[in-house]
Amino acid sequence: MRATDLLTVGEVAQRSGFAPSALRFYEREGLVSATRTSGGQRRYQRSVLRRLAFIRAARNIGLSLDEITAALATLPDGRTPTRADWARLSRSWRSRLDDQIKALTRLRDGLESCIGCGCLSLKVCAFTNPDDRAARAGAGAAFLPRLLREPD
Amino acid sequence: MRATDLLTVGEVAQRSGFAPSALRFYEREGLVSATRTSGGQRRYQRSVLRRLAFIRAARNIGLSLDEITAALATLPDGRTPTRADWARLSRSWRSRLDDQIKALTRLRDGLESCIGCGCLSLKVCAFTNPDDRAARAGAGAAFLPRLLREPD
DNA sequence: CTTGTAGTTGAAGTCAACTTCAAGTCAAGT
DNA sequence: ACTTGACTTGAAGTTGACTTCAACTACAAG
Repeated sequence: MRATDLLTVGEVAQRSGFAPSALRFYEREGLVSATRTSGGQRRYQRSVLRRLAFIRAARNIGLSLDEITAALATLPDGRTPTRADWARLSRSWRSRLDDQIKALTRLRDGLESCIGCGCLSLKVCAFTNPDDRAARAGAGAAFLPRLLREPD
Repeated sequence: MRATDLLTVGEVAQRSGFAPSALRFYEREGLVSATRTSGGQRRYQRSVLRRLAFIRAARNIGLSLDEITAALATLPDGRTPTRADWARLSRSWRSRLDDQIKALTRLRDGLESCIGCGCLSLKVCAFTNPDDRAARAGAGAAFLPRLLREPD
């Protein structure tokens, strides 16, 4: 029987999709907070779920925990954040995604014109030239596939 | 004065853009090889530059070193790889990039429709729902920005 | 009150892809 | 021959975001 409307770490884990160990980690890092029972166990407010939803979304977009911490710090101090607050925070993600998509598209289109020649030249090929800004932006693709492959 | 047409690790580093430490690491991992002088210093064939160009390009696309190792293993044993060999290896990258672009586009379009409501619901929002395959594919965006930001 | 599930902690481990370090050796120009 | 810069090694460190571990404690149902 639930004492109040507070949630245990297991319940939050279940409902947020984060492992309990991740929740404890986030608490150490200051991303979420919880009260404690007299015995020292964590009890979460329901609002932590939205906060965790924000964290998950931000991670999906590609923000680091540091960036997420910074974003969360701009939330109003006293009151519970409103939808408008969350919307404001996520608005900047669009251009970020646009940039990522552009970088990948550039990379793909460059690849199209490179495949035929099989050159992979260190001097001219956008895929390999280490001084080429575009190629470096393209390097953003690194690590993406690891996660893309995870679903199976 | 160069003894033969072999390259020192410093020269290869300079011309490939990889740090000497990375070249040593790649050698330990079996991605590249080198002969040695009588004194034990590495001497590289010129062809290693193309191999390294391939490695850089593959990293830019997002392949792990394990995958690159596997790809390189399909190169012909005895002879020096031709352009056609390299082109064959890089051909499969296109669909990989297509998938990445699709995943990010899906994420962005989902974001568009989410921003207005500020919901970030754990139940319905594609950005946060941990059981949503699309959201998980979207998780591929993670780490991308870290690299996108590196150019400066 | 007993039992079993769920929770607690700090420290250490994991992963990938390298980099850094310390202590020493080699190669090449003068 | 000497000097100097480039090279050698294995081991350990780095980064981010967690997970795993061992040993122990709390809570709630019956």
